[in-house]
Amino acid sequence: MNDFDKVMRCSECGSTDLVRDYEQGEIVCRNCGFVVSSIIVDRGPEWRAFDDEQKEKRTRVGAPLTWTIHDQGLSTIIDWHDSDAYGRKLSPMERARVYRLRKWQRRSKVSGATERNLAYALAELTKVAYKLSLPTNVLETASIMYRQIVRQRLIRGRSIQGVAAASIYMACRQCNVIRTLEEVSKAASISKKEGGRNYRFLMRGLSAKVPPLYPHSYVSKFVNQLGLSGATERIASRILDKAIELKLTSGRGPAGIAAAATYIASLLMDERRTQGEIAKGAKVTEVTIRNRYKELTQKLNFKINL
DNA sequence: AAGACGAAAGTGGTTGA
DNA sequence: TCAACAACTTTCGTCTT
Repeated sequence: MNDFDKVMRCSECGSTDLVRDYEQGEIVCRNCGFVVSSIIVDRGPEWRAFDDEQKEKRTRVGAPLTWTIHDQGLSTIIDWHDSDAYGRKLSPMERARVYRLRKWQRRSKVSGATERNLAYALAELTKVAYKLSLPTNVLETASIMYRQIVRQRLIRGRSIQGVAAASIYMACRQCNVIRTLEEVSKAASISKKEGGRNYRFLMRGLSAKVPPLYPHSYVSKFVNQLGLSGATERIASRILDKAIELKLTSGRGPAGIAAAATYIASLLMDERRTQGEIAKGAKVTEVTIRNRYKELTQKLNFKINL
């Protein structure tokens, strides 16, 4: 427990019983299911201390290290005020000196095409991640990937936006955060087609192993979107387990199956949502949900008593 | 009147020759 | 490179609540 946890309160019901859903990057009220905040900021240090001695050693001044800034956030920035730390005006000689320092800082920080490119690209990544309300671990992953891509000279000719979008999408999949290629592409203001092209290219180039998406992550996303209870989520998850067991998932879009499982769970738990509502959030059509729903109820011989 | 259901035709992406 | 193919969408009419 740190200060951050203590201060947070559900803006809907006032409860302090909040739970962090790191996977979706949201803070959710356990009492009423309201999504209090969709962006989790980790204010803690990146290290852990197990006793006082270690703490003494590891404590230092400065922000935690991050891969999302081109020099990993290590730099001290000389600001543009011509005054000292007490707000006093600088003498002309000092001003000239500070001016020179600033100039050299600018030059040393972002020097050369690759560095400048990297700085720009990482800013782009941050922007896209922010638009999609992604948790920081995804952004970090994407940043590391982007560095790899640069190192292996895979960008040549490709737009920064395109590569940035592809990195974000790959990072999402590795961290099991559900964002469609379309969503990511839109946030990076490129077409879905270009996003896909870049993604496929980078997959080959990095020979990256991206695990197939498990439908379970979709379920938690839908449950949050629709304000369903945790019990419903568990039921939907169980349905999915069965479906996977019976090989009903192969070849089908995971979103459709997850949506159908969510739909069934909502019926079973008396938290009925219309097919349309779920379809909208899942970005599939009602027809697809109906087809999956039919398969699932048949093969699992569910008895839905209403 | 809204939601659920299903048939039929159309679309974009993958696969295999 | 092209055609076949499965999954999914769109559209629309009908049934149910």
